[in-house]
Amino acid sequence: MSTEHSLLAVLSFWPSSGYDIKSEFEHKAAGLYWGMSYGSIYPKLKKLEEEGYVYSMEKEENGRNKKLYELTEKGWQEFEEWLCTPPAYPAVKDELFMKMSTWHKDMDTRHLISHLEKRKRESEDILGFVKEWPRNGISYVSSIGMLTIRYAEMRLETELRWIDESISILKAGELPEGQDPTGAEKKLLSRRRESLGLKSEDE
Amino acid sequence: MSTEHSLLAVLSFWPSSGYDIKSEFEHKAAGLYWGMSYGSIYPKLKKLEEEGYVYSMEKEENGRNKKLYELTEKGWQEFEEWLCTPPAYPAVKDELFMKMSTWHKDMDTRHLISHLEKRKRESEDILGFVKEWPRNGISYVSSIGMLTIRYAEMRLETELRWIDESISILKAGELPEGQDPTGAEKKLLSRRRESLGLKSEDE
DNA sequence: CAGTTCATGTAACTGGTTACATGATTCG
DNA sequence: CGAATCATGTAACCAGTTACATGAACTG
Repeated sequence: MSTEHSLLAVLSFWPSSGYDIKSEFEHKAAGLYWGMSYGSIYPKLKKLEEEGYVYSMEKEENGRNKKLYELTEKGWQEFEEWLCTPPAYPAVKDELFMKMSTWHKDMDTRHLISHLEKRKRESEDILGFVKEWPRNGISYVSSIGMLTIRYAEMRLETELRWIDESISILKAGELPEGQDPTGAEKKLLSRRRESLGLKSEDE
Repeated sequence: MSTEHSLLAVLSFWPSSGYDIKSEFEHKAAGLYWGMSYGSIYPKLKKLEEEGYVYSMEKEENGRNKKLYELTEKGWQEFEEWLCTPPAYPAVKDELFMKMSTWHKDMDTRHLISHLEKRKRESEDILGFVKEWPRNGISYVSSIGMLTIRYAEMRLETELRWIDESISILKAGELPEGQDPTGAEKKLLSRRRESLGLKSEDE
């Protein structure tokens, strides 16, 4: 359900076309916490119109014909009701952390380090954008919107600090001590070695 | 594809049943960055077995019959190749931020504040678990796994700091200035008022 | 005038969840 | 002895993406 709602949310700023909405999600604020493809957007807009949450109008905008969607009264009401319902806790799916937390002791950490370096570059990019964007003199950002941008900044800065920390720990080989009350690690490593036909320590 | 891989990842620690894996994702480390339901787990395990990445064995464990899955050589190889491929940047979908960034100026912020308070409680819970878990004397956490836990800690602490900050800003009504070069906000607010049939400022 | 961007859409596919079915065992 | 938990599985459903189809306008 909340995909439809996030469409209403985008439309609450100003009437937009499907194409506009996609680009909104691509390089704007909304994109930081949500995303959607054309294959979702157009059918959903159609559905929302049939159900009376939005209406559409053809409009010429700099020589191009666009189909703009605008909220109806019902649409505004639905949108604001949605705003007032408690949001679900986000389900995080991050392959980097999934991989990192299963990186076993005698695996080569060079690849892991390069994953971290890649993430660092990507997050720096986004951070750059996030810092500049509310001051670019073009985009509309509400006062409350500024708070969410502030969060994105803090989150990314924290992540980057952690990445740097982790890279240097990995490079120096000064890993913290884990927890292994049952001696699981020894078994794990030998299961791996046996399966892969390795002798002693891995290269 | 990477759902299958995260199954291999879980199995890399020790042979497990479908049920074990589910609970692993529910209250353990893996659950912080990934999740999966029975309806995925069992069919995938079956498929992975057919393709030769894992094999299964019936085993009695404290009076209960379990079907444990274990990695084959092919399974280990596939798992470690996957570990070495660069992870995709995570797509964040967080309803709280989606809602917050579309919260318009003349909407009542009481609900928003209660959303933030709810998120605070939830994140505090998780933080408590994250802090205690690598010292609970039960679970296995590798040295590198400790780093990812450290990240979860830092992220949650940052989030909580931001939440407190934001709640007090909202309560005091001392919102930062936004950016509105084209006067979009005035139009937005009047579009809303007209649609909803409101007169002047909202209650 | 060829290639890119703007613009709208659909159909096939994928990847997952929800709900259901089933049964053994343990706990209060 | 009834409820909860352990344990495995399937079928129906749903929500999304990818790839495709199409065409106008603008750009070099």
